[in-house]
Amino acid sequence: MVTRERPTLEAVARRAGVSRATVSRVVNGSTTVAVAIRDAVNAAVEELGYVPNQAARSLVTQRTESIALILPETASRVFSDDLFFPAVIRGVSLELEAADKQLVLMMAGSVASHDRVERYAMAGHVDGVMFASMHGADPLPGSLARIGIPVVCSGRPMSPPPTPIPYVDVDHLGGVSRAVEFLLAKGRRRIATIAGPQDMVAGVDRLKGYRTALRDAGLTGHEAVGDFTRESGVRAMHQLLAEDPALDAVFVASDMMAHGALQALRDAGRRVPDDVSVIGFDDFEISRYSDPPLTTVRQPIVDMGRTMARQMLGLVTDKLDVPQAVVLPTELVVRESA
Amino acid sequence: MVTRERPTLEAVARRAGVSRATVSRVVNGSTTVAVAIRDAVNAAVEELGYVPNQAARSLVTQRTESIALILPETASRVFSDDLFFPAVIRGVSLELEAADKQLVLMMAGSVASHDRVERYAMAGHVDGVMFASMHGADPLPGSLARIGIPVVCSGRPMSPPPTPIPYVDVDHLGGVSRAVEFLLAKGRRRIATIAGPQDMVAGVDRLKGYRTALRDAGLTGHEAVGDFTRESGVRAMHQLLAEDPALDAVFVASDMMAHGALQALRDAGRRVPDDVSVIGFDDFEISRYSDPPLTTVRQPIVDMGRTMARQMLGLVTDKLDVPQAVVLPTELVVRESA
DNA sequence: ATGAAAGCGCTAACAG
DNA sequence: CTGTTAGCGCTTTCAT
Repeated sequence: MVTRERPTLEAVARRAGVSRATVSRVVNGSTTVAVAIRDAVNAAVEELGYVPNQAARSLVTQRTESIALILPETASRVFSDDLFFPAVIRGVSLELEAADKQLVLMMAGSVASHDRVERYAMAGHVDGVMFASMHGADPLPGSLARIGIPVVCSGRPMSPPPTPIPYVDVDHLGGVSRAVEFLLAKGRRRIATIAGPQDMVAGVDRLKGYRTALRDAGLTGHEAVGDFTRESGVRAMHQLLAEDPALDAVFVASDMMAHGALQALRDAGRRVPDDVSVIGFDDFEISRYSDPPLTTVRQPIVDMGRTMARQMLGLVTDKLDVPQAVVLPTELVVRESA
Repeated sequence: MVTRERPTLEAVARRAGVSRATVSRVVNGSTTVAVAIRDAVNAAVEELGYVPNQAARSLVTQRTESIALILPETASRVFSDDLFFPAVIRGVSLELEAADKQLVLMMAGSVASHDRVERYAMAGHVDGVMFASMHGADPLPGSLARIGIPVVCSGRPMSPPPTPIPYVDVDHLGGVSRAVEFLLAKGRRRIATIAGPQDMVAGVDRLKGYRTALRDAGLTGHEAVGDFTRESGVRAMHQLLAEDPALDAVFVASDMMAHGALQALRDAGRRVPDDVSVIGFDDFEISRYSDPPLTTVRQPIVDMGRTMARQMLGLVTDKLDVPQAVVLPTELVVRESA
């Protein structure tokens, strides 16, 4: 590795015949520098190909201009065919890009990587940390917040940490109840559900919404639990069909699981929506192309990412008006599957 | 932002009643420290919750323990329904995780972000830089390599930079020729192609392979160019149908475009594969579930990521046996669409 | 085996 | 408006 000597501030200063401080001012865009000197410095910077050393700068400014997004999932999961993560990342990315902050994406699906990520954040590698797809009562957001690192979450934390953390979430309950009501209006009465993982707020809330809606209608239904993946949707659907072969509708807590359910129903010889109505939750692009196209509850995932990033930018710039909780609306999108 | 005082090496040293140097040795796992002292230091570290300041450490070691993956694409593109990027990232991630290096993912789809990424790398924020999905003759890999930053590319650089850069690629030509030969063996004679973007090696090589295979068979065919997206596949297929309504096969340079082509053929009332055979390139998971399931050339994208990461790890650890060029095999996967 | 001391490259008072 | 001067927190010779 031939790490050629990179020019320092000192070198530029000598070349331009000024002090280091002056070069620093020019490089950082101070306006209180004489034009002639500024031009001379810029020329020297150009000639030497000078780029400030970030470590040295961070050491004194205590800032890195970069922000981490931590996903407590394996890379295989984050970068699978599940379109939830890409959407969050896209939203975050859009805002951070606009603010000229560097996004540092970190997967923390294993205990080892979880630790590594913790050390990374604690070491001051980033100015703030955003979390998405949190499981259970992860102590990390709380501990980072406690030691003074700005933290924001996408998805309401399951157990509110002692240090309150700003978050953004969507209206799970409203979306689910609209979905179930739609099924009821269609005359469906044997409505089952495939719930999401019960260590995640999105899984818990959507199941709660389903139960409430059914109870309000004086009905009960069968429940199966998945983990938001397509495969778990297949399994859960088979289970539900075994428990109640006469079911006529199923509310599925994610589009990926719903696609699995469609496949399982097809395998079982059921027609959708003639025999069984299916409603998902997400509204991914591909849900328009499934067979049949999926009726689903749309949640604004990209907006969640954007909102979370905006909250973070507010925190790191000491804005005082950072909303502690933002809840975005959901909406039923009707297609052929229900 | 309540940045609570983080303990420094100094604080730990005082607490343990030793010098900073000794604490540094313990923290960095030096073996030449008396057991009693080591335990005392570790206790102090624990009590104070000490975590080394990365900026200070990097300033002296000149290393950051993190590696960048630069994708010269917009975040919207990287995190869309295209499964190429996730697969590369997954591969890279697996290797870096094992080596306990931090992955820094950077999108550089705009001129502004391209500049930002360049400054970021030059500022010594990372120990090395990996590129994937390169367009045209991007000067960035070359300039980074020239100033001594380890660089590796996924996909052979279009114009070999003066500083040779290790890369990994797949056998585009072999894959394409097998695809075309398969179509010929099926009796297809009016074989068109939807090529990839001609500013990318993957686009150019696959088109070249198609032309060669057709010429060898004494045939000619219609060509349309897309940009690897589904939408461009739809458009290109419509164009090809207009140019040659009697075409009986189409080799498509990516699975996403092939899915678009399937859709366009369906819209045009053509049956696949009865009227028109379709072959894609990638072999994404979803291609097994398309209608009909897609015959395609499988390329080992995850392996490309892994290989590239291994090359990088070799470079940053000064291994001398880093292969300059690795070419991975491709394979025809036959399903119902051809 | 441990400590003292010298920076790594930069920014930010503070003078002038 | 510009230069001088102190460090930021850490690693690493060099002595001891």
